Amino acid sequence: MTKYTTDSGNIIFTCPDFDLAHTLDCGQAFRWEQTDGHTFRGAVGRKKLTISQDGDRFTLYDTPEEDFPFWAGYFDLDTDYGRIKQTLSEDAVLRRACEYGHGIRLLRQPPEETLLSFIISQNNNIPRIKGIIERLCGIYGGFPTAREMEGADESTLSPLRAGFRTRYLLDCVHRINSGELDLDAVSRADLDTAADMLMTVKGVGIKVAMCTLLFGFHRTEAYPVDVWMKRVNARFYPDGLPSCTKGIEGIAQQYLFYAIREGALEQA
DNA sequence: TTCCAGGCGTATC
DNA sequence: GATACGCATGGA
Repeated sequence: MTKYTTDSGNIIFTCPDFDLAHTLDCGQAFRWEQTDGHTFRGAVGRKKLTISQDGDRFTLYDTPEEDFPFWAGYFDLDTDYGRIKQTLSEDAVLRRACEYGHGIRLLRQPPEETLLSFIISQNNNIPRIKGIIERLCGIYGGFPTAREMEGADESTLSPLRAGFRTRYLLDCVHRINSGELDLDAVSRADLDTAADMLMTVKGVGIKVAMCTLLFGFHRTEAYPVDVWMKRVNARFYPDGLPSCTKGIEGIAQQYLFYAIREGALEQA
């Protein structure tokens, strides 16, 4: 477990291969905002956090010590991303992506929050996804569990302005609460079975399922393909991913996704 | 005005 | 099983 010190209510730790801006702004989480050059404010579930970075040194502001394991898990502090990047860098395109997106970590997000968030993400753009999620959290005082959303209907959620996605959210909540979708069973199932379970929800297809498995269940072999990753695959990997991605296709995807969106693979 | 956004459901073949 | 199209909303 990563060591830390405390200083007047703040928690301080060091971590290599961790860049807040890259990690929190690469499309895996939608509840963080940069408040200055090195500080982010955000939330997970009902927990709020302000975190700043100075090189490899990080400060969690006004954070109870007993919450540190939660945040250490969320930011995946005990995984060696230096080694992961070394493995992926056997491939030339991935090496460039890893260099450009250095410090990206795969967040360990809560399954329900991830599933609902990526239902909202479909055929949508990131600023608007963030807005819809912010309004949802505004209604419930934090990101709600399916149980807390029990009884919600179209009118409850109309302030979200989520469009056609509203009925998908309601179907998801209903299936979780009724037990038709068992997220514990999803976490135990093999990848394809887990995806099939998630896809029983209206509005959850293969892309949302894979994002949920990657970001919400830390299934690093899940490989979501959206419009951006279609371009990456067509241009660089028409015959499939290189073997160095075996088992960590999703992490490779995250570096590639960030790099292609930022235009960093143009001359690759 | 038209197109697009971390897609998916449905109809049609 | 493959492909075409509609879908709510809002920014470019």
